[in-house]
Amino acid sequence: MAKVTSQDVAKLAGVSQSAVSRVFTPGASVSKEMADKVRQAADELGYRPNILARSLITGNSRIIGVVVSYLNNQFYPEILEILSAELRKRGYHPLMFMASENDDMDEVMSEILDYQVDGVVLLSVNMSSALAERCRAASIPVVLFNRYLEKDRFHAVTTNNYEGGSKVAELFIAAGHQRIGYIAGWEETSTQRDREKGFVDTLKKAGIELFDRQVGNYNYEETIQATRTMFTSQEYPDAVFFANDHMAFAALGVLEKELGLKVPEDVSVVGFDDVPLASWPVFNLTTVRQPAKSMVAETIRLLFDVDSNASQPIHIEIDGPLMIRNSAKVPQGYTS
Amino acid sequence: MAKVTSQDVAKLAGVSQSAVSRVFTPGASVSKEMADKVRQAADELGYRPNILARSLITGNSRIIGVVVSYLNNQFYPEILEILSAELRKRGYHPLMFMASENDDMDEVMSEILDYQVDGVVLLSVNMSSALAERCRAASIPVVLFNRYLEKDRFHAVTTNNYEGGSKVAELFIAAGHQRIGYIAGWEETSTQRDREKGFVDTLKKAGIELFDRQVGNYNYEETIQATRTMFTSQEYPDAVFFANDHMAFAALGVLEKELGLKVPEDVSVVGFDDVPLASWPVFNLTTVRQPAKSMVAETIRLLFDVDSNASQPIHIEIDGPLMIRNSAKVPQGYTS
DNA sequence: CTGAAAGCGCTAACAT
DNA sequence: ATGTTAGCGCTTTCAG
Repeated sequence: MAKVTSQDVAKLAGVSQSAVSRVFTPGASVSKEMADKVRQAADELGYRPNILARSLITGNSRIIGVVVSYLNNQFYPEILEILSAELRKRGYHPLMFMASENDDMDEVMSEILDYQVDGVVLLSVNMSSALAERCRAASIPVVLFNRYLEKDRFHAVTTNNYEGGSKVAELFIAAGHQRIGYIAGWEETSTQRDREKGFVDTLKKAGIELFDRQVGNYNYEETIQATRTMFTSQEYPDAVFFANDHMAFAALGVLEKELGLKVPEDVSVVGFDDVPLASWPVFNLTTVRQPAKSMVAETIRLLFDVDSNASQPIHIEIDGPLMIRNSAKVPQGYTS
Repeated sequence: MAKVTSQDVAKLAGVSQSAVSRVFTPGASVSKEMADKVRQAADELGYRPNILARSLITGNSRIIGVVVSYLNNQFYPEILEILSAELRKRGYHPLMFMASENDDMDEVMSEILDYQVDGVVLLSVNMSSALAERCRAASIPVVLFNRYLEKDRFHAVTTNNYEGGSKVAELFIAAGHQRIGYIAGWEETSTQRDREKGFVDTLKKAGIELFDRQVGNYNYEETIQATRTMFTSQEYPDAVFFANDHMAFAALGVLEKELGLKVPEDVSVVGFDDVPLASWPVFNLTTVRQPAKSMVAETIRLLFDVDSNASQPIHIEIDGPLMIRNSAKVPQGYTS
């Protein structure tokens, strides 16, 4: 009834406790007989090694700290789901830390380190350089997911956001849009900055200036406001790029239900992320896809397959295709 | 640079190692001087107790295993968010286990137990009685969230689903609907069964039989099909209750965009959960609210404040109010 | 290949 | 109130 330890198994199998340990340690040298004997005893008692005790010696907790800010934006649950599954395949599991923006990241990081995690993934969370140091000191690999800090020493995985923004601009240009608006995400984030820059740069090359710009802060309520502001003046845009899908969804409600505009006839709407919702018939949102699976795969690689001490921080940028649906006018014969 | 232990702190502070331990153990007897001296040394070195080592002795890992199946349905991320935050307040953190339906729950549970978790929360996941035993043997509290197993020995927290279904029926009846349909969730779940029973029973009392019933299995694609089937015949319902919001959203796309029906003029649609999406203007879904915060609060209570050995399994049922929006006809002067 | 012994970092009696 | 001591359950030398 109480917890069964390797000691118990050893006794039952009539071997030493260290023999039991070896049987459960991949790559230790044990005879087949021994292995069989021990395994049988273990099964009988329902023995499984205590990961926590093991971690004390090996230094591997098989825990990965995952810091998440919001789960409202469907992109994060999606990533969380893939990440968890992928970690599990490798015998690891994510320990979750919800950290809102006003949370002290220093404190959060301390809590994480208390668990002796083998790695940290920051899902759309920013972090200071001071914290970078602490992690490197503990030689714990850290991967920024969907964020990128210029001067800092973290690995990072992002979509090629600049390129993505650029693709949206090209679509608008090809469709002949003239009054082009942009709804910005949270200004502190690299995703926001890169997407906007790619977008605006490409418009400029075609001689087009942004017609209007508002800030939605990646946030539902603020986006509602921003959209109202943008579409409340006499002349409003005929095409708007939203820095993520979440904001585009919010706006779609305002545009169609509140202001009675037709999408894409009156205004083209494009988002970024391609969360599952985007392909739902109600939205059918044209958007730049963030390739979740590849992004997670790269994250895992940075976590496990890169010697953190030796190498420079690596920034992986993955190309995201434009998913053409029907929230934006499609130019004749347009592809990619 | 290496990990700093209580030993290091002891040396620096010129005290015994156990003194350091006491300072970091709430409720141990230490003089103020001692505490100050140790705290200072600890801060200087950046010392924090190793939770895992501590767990070996105390038997508390401060880890709660959380099993999740899908994160598609927005209800789960929402719960996860609240649960994580609430656990964190108490110094606990959720270790995530994604388990799809075809995953072997036995294996998943083993993995969880390997981490010596202090409790388990099953988010909309079913579990066998055999597993119940293993947990009780290890005296680990288990809480089923949004599920309820008749004969089993788990604590459970649910909304009063029967009552919820009943409220929807009352709304439809009061609105004068005659051809009433139901789209069922996954038949193996208590939520599906209870919601349907409450709904159907109440209709019956008013002398109304279900006009049509299809199965959406709580799943987007199947619901699309189920909805098409239901609305493809000559005569179709003028009101449909979907066993959860997720399915209602899927159907809304089919109804409005594909079949050109007007909601609620042609057909009233009601869901269950009241996920954040439900109140978005695009959906504006009338639905039964699952009071996420109270449900989590009760979960926490069952996890920590109930002596698991002593007591019988407790099933907490929380009332969920009907949120009247405009996807369903509202009878004159209707409230609650 | 196997067993004995040491010890990971910590808490909890047990003395003093 | 503090230090000494004995483990928690495990891995890993080290002998043999």
